[in-house]
Amino acid sequence: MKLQKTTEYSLRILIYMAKESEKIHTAKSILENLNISDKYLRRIMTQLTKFGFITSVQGKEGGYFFAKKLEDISIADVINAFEGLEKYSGCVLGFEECSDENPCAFHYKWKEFRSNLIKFLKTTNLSNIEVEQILKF
Amino acid sequence: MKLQKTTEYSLRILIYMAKESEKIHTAKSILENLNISDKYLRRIMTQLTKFGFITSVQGKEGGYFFAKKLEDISIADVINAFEGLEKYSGCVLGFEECSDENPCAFHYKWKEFRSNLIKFLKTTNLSNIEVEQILKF
DNA sequence: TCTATATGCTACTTGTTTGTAGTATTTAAT
DNA sequence: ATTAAATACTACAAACAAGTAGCATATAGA
Repeated sequence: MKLQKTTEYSLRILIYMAKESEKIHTAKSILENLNISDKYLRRIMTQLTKFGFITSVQGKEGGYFFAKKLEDISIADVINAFEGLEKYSGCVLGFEECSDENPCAFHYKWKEFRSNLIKFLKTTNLSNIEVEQILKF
Repeated sequence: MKLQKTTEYSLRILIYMAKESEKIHTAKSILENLNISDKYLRRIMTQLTKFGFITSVQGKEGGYFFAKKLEDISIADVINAFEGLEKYSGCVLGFEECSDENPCAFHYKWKEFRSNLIKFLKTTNLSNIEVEQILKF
């Protein structure tokens, strides 16, 4: 499992926001806590808005707040929006077409493991993280 | 799980060679079966040689043959040589330091899952693939 | 209406991975 | 020795991800 930096940052941002999920968060307050550069963070925020995870409010007193319930934002949802989940659930050897009918050498072993991976990504969401574990950003 | 193309190709090449593991394989014969360009394939072959998976024989009648027993070449070994296994066994959120003492929000959930991932990668090797499953390259 | 404080958009730069091209080296066989 | 058939090396090009810079837009409040 190795996500793109942008996806990693997106998850960190959402987790940070989830700590005070009712509050409106500004880009400024987020980048002071997470170590992400101003412009890079802003681009990610805009993408998170377009993907429907958060809502943005422009102008003074503006910022971002959740557009969905925390339990409706899983790791899989975020990965899927930024990279596409298929990227991680596809064939280990990278074959376009790899199925029971036309398997690669690792297909059957991987298939079994993969269902656990997908389950992990889909069931781990912003609501079932332990608050006391949210220590670092 | 999403490996780099070079790692995917390396695994495909090794699996292809493992079909006739005693034979000496030329780059030419490999690229005729796998869809990899001549120069790219040759670079990968040289790397596989340097990493000690195969031995190269230069000159006429030359080629490549296994330098190790098939059971001693696991997916994890190949990933580790080309990309470093830590890349995939590290923190999901990409934190440098992430441990029981200093966990990220997903640490405990991921930790449990990760041990299965590592086990899968370490136990799946070139000897325990079913020959009849080697259909595609 | 003006200003301060927010987010949004477009273009550029840098770094890494992927893929290509050309040339050099090695060696069995004649 | 020469040739043919193989691998090795170095440099470059293209594609993509990561990161930066500057200007545009929106809006609450004085």
